[in-house]
Amino acid sequence: MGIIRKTQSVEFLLAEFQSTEALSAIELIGRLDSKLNKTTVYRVLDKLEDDGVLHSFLDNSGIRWYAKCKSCTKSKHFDGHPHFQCLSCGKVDCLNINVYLPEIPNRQVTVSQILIQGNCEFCAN
Amino acid sequence: MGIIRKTQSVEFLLAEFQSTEALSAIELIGRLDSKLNKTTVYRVLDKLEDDGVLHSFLDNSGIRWYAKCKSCTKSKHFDGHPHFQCLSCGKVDCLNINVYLPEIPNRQVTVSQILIQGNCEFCAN
DNA sequence: AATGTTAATGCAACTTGGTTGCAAAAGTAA
DNA sequence: TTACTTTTGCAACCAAGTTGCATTAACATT
Repeated sequence: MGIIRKTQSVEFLLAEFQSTEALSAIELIGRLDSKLNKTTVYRVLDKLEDDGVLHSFLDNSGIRWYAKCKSCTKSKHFDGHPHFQCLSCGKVDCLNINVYLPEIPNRQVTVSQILIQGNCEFCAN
Repeated sequence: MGIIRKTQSVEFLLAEFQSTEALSAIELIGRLDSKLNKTTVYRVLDKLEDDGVLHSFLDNSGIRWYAKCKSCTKSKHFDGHPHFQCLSCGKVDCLNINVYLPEIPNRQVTVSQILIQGNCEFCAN
């Protein structure tokens, strides 16, 4: 069950996703503190994900990140791309590359989550 | 700072990792409920990870899993292999395969976490 | 524009996985 | 056996996320 009404909350949230950078639920709750309740933030993020507008994933410390989907629809979520997290500045974004997963004997693969961590271009050393 | 004393807690915990199956912290706390306090479980798991005896990773719902390391040492954690979670029965284990990650422009890669989800051999349909 | 319906929201209270501080217990070296 | 230090259990805490419910706001219909 996705979005069915164009509410202010939806607009406030979508406005935060102008760039391709991923944002954590926590970050969004902080940014929108004066405008939206945290429950609403979680609920709207959920619905936007159902609708294929955003996709979400976890980083290595267990917090959830959201990013704009490029080619997802309600029925088919295409979020097989890897995500990159800079261990220095903390920023997370989507990588526009394909990772080839080998066949795995005896198992049917449905989804894969790939999180790559390291230093981003601004934090190289 | 890893294990420096061979305590009962360490032995109880290691006894659970006979197979290569991964176990969640939650599962272990449940299994060892009569023997160990949950704080102790978390602390010993932590230390065993520091020592390169276990490695840990998160599944897609944010809970942490632990599995025995094959070739890790205190100094170098080799846990670059992918993990497989059966979406039907919930079991998680380590995959003994290599995933080739392409070069990513402008970024230094340190670690990668790959979680593959689908159906295991017993839950194929 | 006013109205009725139902989805969306805010709030407070709760759940869950995990952490912390501290006194008591258990390992270990001598 | 003693002395020292790590490890443990307990209770209290923390943070991310969820739930129930009364109120508010979209929006289709009139």
